[in-house]
Amino acid sequence: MSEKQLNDIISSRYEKLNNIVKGGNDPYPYKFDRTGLIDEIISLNIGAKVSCAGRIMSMRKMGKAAFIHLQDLTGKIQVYLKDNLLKPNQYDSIARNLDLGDIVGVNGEIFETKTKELSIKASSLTFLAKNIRPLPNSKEKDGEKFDLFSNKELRYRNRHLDLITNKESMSIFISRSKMIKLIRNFLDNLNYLEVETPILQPVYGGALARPFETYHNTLDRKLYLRIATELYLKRLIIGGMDKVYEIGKDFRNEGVDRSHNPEFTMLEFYQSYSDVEEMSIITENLIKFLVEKLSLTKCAIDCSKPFNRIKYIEEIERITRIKFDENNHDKFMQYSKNNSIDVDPDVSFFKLIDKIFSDKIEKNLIAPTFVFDYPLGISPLAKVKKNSNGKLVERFELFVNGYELANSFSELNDPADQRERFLSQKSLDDIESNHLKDDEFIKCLEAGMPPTGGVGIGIDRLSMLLFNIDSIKDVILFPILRD
RNA sequence: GACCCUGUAGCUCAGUCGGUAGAGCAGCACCCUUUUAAGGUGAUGGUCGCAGGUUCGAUUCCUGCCGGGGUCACCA
Repeated sequence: MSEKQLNDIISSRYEKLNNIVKGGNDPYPYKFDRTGLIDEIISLNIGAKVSCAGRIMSMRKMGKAAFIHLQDLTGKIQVYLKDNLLKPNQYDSIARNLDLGDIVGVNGEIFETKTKELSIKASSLTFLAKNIRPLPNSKEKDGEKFDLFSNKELRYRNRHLDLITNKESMSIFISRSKMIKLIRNFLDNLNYLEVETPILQPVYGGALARPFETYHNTLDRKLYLRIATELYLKRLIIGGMDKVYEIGKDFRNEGVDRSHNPEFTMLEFYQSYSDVEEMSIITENLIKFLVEKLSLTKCAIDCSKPFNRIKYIEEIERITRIKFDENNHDKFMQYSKNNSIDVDPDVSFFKLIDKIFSDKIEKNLIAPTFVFDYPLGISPLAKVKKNSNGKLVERFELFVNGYELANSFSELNDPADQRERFLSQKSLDDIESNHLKDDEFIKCLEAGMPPTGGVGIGIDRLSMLLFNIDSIKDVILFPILRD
């Protein structure tokens, strides 16, 4: 295999490392003082004394001189290494033994080359770390890239290499980090308290999904990885925390595709004495705040107008021209057939409606749109809407580009009602339902929960929309892959 | 879970209508004190994802498996 050749490269690089040591240099020094990051250094005037460090991304050796480009998080800068300008022996012992991918520090002075490229004329070169295993090629000229490291599998499996070579990839994750900071800013300014609730849970709940199971040896007990933070956050509302949020991982033991990773990041926030209407305003403000502050180039969320607001049942009736009534199950079935919507023949009424909704309506919600007033049957944690004969709940989902981005309720706080909903939900469908008998949560509700509005936003989906990325794997640093 | 596409050098790719493979870059040796996809000279580098089958002969055709991408299903 190629291993032989790769091994040749590796051993040759160990040899160079050895040469560097023989020249009296520490192969892995402990510290290097920089005067700034590269973008700061580039903004300085010619003649300024600087020191900077980074990874060697290109190198042109010419006997007793060499040009290299150093890269750090903020950019690239060219460095001119010349034998008689460096400290004695640095050129022969270090520069001659450098490879692409090595990490070095330089001290020197800002100058301009013949071709007017701002560069550092190095007066000292410090070796900092060896690239033993070669990096993918990355050459560019005038912004055009050659030999891109573009193999998705290799990029996901070697994210460090992806980040080094693909600037776009790095910038997505920088933006994601900024986005999460901004979310915290936004909620903190509204006096929200950030909290952490258990990931290992004896009973899972707050969503309908298959969980991951695990086991605690000492407690001799089965535990589940949470599928949502919802129920614990509500306990904190009951406890008087007033406004709480959590940003953290949820885990769902389901399929993997372009928009699903088994572990994903959720934001949930809950506000006492509030309801779904107010939460929709906060949500809209949050999204607009993020879009404004992130100065995005490719954002897929159109924030130029107020978000649309429509009603679930009205849309279903408008599209199908069938009255929303369980007695019309057959008519809706017929509608599905006529519109080649693929459903199980013995599907439940609510699943059928939801399928129609998702196929005929959701997919066309491109501009940000709040959908309000969901049927009770698919919303076991939401409060019943007044004057709806107990058929609707106070809930919205926010759709953008056909994606569900947020989900929100006026939280059900009547423990007796909640108990009944859990029980009827259980019989509604075949899903393993042991998680639904969350008696502890009911007991908590019995302590009294104020009226409360809650919202959940998938952080990965939000990233995809904000940065206009079409695969969840490109917004998660280490997405799940097979062995 | 189903279907479609895909897997050739470290990276990006070509190619063989079945006769064990090529390029650029990277790497190696030498030359080169302002280069920038640096340049020059020379020598390298591959069990063509894995396992079977058909065949005189397979990287190429067939089957299965594994990895990746995509469509769908699943997913409140």
